[in-house]
Amino acid sequence: MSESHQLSELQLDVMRVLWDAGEAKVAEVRQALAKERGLALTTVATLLSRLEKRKLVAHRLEGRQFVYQATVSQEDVRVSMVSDLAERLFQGDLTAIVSHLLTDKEITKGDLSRVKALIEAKEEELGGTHGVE
Amino acid sequence: MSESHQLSELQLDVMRVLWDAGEAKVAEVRQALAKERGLALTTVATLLSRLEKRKLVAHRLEGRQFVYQATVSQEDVRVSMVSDLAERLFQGDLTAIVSHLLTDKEITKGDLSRVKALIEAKEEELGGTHGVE
DNA sequence: ATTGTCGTATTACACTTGTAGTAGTAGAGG
DNA sequence: CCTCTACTACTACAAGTGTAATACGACAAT
Repeated sequence: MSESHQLSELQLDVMRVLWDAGEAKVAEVRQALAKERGLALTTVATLLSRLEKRKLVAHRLEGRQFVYQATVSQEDVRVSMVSDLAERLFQGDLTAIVSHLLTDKEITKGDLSRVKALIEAKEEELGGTHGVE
Repeated sequence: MSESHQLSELQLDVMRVLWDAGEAKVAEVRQALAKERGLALTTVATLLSRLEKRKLVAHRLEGRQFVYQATVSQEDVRVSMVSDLAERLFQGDLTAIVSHLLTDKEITKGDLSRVKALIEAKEEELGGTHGVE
């Protein structure tokens, strides 16, 4: 499965382009990042090949251009990184994390009720059957 | 206040020793990490001085030994790192994160109710009144 | 005073990341 | 065929990190 994917900000930005677009040529990735980062084409190419070395993306040939595609889902990466941070920072104590998220950012009541809904859903999911912990 | 402290696993381990102990000599830090990591004393010293260069710890002299102490709280670092990750990975969408935390790890009902309590507290803190909207 | 010993300071080295220049090569145009 | 052009491949380099050896200085013991 998803081992432990730790990606840097920049790497995530690149991945996000691929996740959003499905696939993209080097120039397209660069284009997509252009708003936030003015990177040279070769830089983007380097980034992509490094990601490829890590098996996070793959490419196929189209003419002489590489068309890249993510080989891990955003989900996988999120799960990896969140649980990794949780472990690192809170030794897995999820209430601590949530508590942080709640105190830290400016949250709307809407957010809160949505989160609460999530929790209640989960509670039911857990509560119904017992025996399996 | 807390700018943006991004610490690696190892760095966090070191910091944690200081947070837990209040302060500690190099050898003590090493000792504390010994269970998980067999690091050379000089390695630990290097780590600490690097952290000091980043202003995350400071030391005073006791005899000829350095007694280190964290200069940032665990709180600060947690807030920094959590919100940083939230931004990086979810563009700040906190419900997405919580949803992840909930689906990802094995959670007990106890956890859930604790989290729910947190949320309710926060709701009250925000709304004052309830409001079914 | 001389010498170990203990502890810090300095130096080192491999790897990863951010960033990009230059070299090489295959197809387009003439 | 020969030359641009458009790409990719290779090389580069500074920071930061993980890890540690070695050098150097102060103090205890003789």
